[in-house]
Amino acid sequence: MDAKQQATKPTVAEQITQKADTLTASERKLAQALLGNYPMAGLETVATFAERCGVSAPTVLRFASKIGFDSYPDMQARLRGELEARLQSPLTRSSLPRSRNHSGHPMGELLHEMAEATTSNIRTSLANINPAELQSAIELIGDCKGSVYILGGRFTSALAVYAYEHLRTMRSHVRRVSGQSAKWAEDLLDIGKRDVLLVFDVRRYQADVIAFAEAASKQDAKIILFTDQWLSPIAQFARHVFPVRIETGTTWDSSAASMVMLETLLEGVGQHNPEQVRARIKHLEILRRPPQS
Amino acid sequence: MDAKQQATKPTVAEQITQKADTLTASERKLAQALLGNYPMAGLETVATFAERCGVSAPTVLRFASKIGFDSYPDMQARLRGELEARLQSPLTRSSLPRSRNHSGHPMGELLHEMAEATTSNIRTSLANINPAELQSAIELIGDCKGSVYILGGRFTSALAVYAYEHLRTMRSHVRRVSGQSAKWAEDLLDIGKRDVLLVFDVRRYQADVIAFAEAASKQDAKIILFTDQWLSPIAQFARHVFPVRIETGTTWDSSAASMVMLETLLEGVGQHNPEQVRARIKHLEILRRPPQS
DNA sequence: TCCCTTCTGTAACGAACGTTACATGATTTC
DNA sequence: GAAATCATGTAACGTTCGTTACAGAAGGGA
Repeated sequence: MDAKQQATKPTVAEQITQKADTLTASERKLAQALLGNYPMAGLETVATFAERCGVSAPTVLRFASKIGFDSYPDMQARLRGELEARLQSPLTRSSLPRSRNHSGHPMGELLHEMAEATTSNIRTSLANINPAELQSAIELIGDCKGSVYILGGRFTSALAVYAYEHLRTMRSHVRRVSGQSAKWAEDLLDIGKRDVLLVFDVRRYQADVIAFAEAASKQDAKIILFTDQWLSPIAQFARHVFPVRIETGTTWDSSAASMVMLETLLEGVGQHNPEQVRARIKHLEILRRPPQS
Repeated sequence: MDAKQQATKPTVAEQITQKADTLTASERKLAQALLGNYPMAGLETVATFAERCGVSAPTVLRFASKIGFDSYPDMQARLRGELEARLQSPLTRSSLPRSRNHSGHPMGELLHEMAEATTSNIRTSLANINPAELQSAIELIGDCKGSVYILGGRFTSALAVYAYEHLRTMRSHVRRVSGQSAKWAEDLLDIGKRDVLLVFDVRRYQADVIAFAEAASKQDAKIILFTDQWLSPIAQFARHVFPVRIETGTTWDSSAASMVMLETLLEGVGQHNPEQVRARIKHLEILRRPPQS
């Protein structure tokens, strides 16, 4: 899996194995307990872990230190990271009858894996969204008397574009914050407490996007955030947060689940003011009709 | 309501779902974050969890209390227990705290319908893609010595943006045909037989997009088309066609399946020239690093 | 607009934590 | 068998944690 990360950061288990020879009797007890109930045992407190193994707290600390950690919480952080990674991987395990024409061909494998990974992401993500939360966000956008600003990062700008094109058909005063981030300040000028900021930010969270959201928040704009499960820092300022799964086990993250979540929100906004939306679309089609042809 | 003790303890996720209606805005943020990154988010300290969600520590405690725990460590203990149980029996994945009770709430229905409709679209679409066709398209993009032009319609321009941002990290000479369609002619000038046009066009097929594709075809550009199951007219000129399902039974069509198909293609291109892509990304990161920091 | 209710953050408290210095006990070595 | 070395536990320290009381802010209804 993450071969490159393992090269730089060995797992805690590997570090234990590596230093196994230098461990004392008590420390070996700790090592065995941790490896036997890996990694949960290491996530307990020092006192609990010590008592469970029948040693004293300092022995636990010396153990953590000996296998290469600056502190016990340091080791716990690493264990948590490994655990998190491990919890997300099993999505490749789900098995469904494979399409006949896929078997054998390497691209068939890829197609199948992508289909499984993304559908799993979508199911999991949407199942964990609180309907009431969605409802509130829909009302926020649907009833907002001010403007709706839309902003995305490097890869999520596609979602911003998508949201913009759809929302524009449903209501007026929809603006997309685009172009170079240096010019975003101009958009910030007009943002106030009657406005809504719909922002997309997934991992490798972009500093300029975060800064914009923070500034908008300080100007009392209501923020709706689409992010990944690890939450962009924007979550701190956001009124509504929609975390979705983005991992597929491939080189790049997937925006598919985010897009479905977005489409769900958009559909909800449409249903919230059906007659207004219908009238607006009708009007738009008249305008779009060429004057003469 | 909790008069009697249940035989099996409900999971924390279930307890949250149960009390979802009574949660305040801030508490819902916490609930979203916890369910989105379950259960790791709840194993952090109160302060960390609070900060990540942009609320105060007492709010976290009130949340834990409201969903039925005596204390925050009490909730953590339960989360740890669930996690441990899940880790010990990786085969029985039934213990996943998913399957939230969306029924009853109208937005829950919507979430469920969207998840089902889109996942069905994705499965069906990708299962019907010919692996050999995908392989050819990957090689066409990966080995193309000329330029790759990317074009989308009104709603599919988001996919074009997405494809552009990704392809740009993988190879040089990637261009997006954007802006007003009247100005597209300038791009057409340069298109030749060594070039590839990646075009997105779904129903309500756009006349200007079709015209561009046809012109490019006449200039011997190779065309890769992403369209819906009813096929855009561009299919006539296209060398490779990837039809995907877009219907969800709602007001608007979905681009989710198209996006997954696109991501699959992109992943394939990346795997086709792994070392070149890796070198390019590395170079890009060096360039992106600020000159002084 | 005002009032009332509800929600939320600030500040302070005690408890538990990780950590350290030091003493005790065990083991080895001459 | 005594001394030296190593391993381990005890006790105390400062820090951080979870928790609580209270005051201010936000929101809703008349």
